[in-house]
Amino acid sequence: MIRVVIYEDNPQFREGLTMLINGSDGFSVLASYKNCNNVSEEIEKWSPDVVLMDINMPGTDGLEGLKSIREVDTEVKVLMLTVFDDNKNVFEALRNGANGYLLKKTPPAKLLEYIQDATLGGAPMTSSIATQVLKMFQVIPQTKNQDYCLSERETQVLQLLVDGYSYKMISSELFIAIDTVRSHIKKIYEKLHVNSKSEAVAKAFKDRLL
Amino acid sequence: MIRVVIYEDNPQFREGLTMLINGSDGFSVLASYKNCNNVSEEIEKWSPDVVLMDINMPGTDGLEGLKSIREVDTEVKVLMLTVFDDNKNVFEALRNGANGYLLKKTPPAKLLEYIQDATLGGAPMTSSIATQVLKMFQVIPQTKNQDYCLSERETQVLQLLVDGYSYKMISSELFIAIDTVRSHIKKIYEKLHVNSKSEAVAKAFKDRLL
DNA sequence: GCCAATATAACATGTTTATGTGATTTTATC
DNA sequence: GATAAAATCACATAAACATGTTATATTGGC
Repeated sequence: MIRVVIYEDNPQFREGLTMLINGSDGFSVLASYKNCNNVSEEIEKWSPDVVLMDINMPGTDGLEGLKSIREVDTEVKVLMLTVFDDNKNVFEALRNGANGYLLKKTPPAKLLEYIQDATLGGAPMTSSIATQVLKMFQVIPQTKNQDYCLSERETQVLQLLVDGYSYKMISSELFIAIDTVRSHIKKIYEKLHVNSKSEAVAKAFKDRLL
Repeated sequence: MIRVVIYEDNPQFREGLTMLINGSDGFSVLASYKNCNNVSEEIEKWSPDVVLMDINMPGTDGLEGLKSIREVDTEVKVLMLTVFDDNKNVFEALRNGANGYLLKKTPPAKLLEYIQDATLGGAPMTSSIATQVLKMFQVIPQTKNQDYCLSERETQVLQLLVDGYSYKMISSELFIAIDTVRSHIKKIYEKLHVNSKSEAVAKAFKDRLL
């Protein structure tokens, strides 16, 4: 028996969900609430297998609710429900440990399938959400391996610069003269096309050189 | 009619896929190859709707193949096939514009459904893959909004430091005296607990202050 | 053996930064 | 209307940095 708790402010939709789930073999609704104001206590009280969580609710919204749940229970599967796939919310929800993300227009049969999927360790999401998620990945770090051909020693020195070392500190760290440090750094600047320590540091971060 | 090209080194599996797809209404296999060595030309020749791409292949592997495809065709839907869900490969594939990621053990009926889903703009992935993807999100940037309470002006100055401006350049950029720039920067250092320009820049990147 | 790249080092000079101390004006808050 | 925080500016000094030039030893590749 999969035990479900529902958070949804719209009474019609809440009732509809409850009837659907209670009317299906192997599913049961423990409780349903119209907001997340006391979500922590409620989750601890019921210990459900799955939570259906609407994103847009008055008072404490679904995202806040999710965070509160994760503070008291990292095991319960939380499926976010939303009317449309708002990029920002999707990202925030997934980052905060949502187990799935569904559009409200998901057909009843699919919804039950998704709930079951979640209890089995899956990450159900409607196809439009999955597409969003993929797009986020493509924006992420382009590993632009612009190779500036830094030598091993130069990379080492740059690393120390990034870590906030002064020339003097680098020289004693690497057991070389401070003038040698200068030489290396001059070369590094040439290769990176910069002419100050902080620019080099910035470039190291931007281009993920280390 | 959904037109498919297959890349798969195992002859049995390749034949099996071909027969499955050709034997289904609305699907047809244009060609199948055992490696990605000439993937660019082949994709340009056939212009398929969907590519099924095995990850592990001798010679040019599926990830390289994917990259090559994306250089000549950004529209074709590419579904990656793999025996098991290797975290690193999943990430790399999605980052390089894969449209979905399926385990080879996906049942035939599901596979056809997924192919169709891809052509409709969906991002089909088996549930175990989706779980992986979600886990990646949870590792990502904790938006650790460690608030150092920088004032508006201080943030502005820090931004310019990060952009490689010298004190002199900042003063003329903001129409203030260089001594004022000093004052701001001194305050910034106090708030960030650093005592050099490059440390401030590094911290700005690390803590995503800008 | 020669060449190019790298790692090492010294010396000189001017610029930029870091730090301290102090002061005035504006703005927001109680 | 007192208070606190922020923004502005000045002067001074020492430390750190940027740049140029030059030189030697080592290493790997042709």
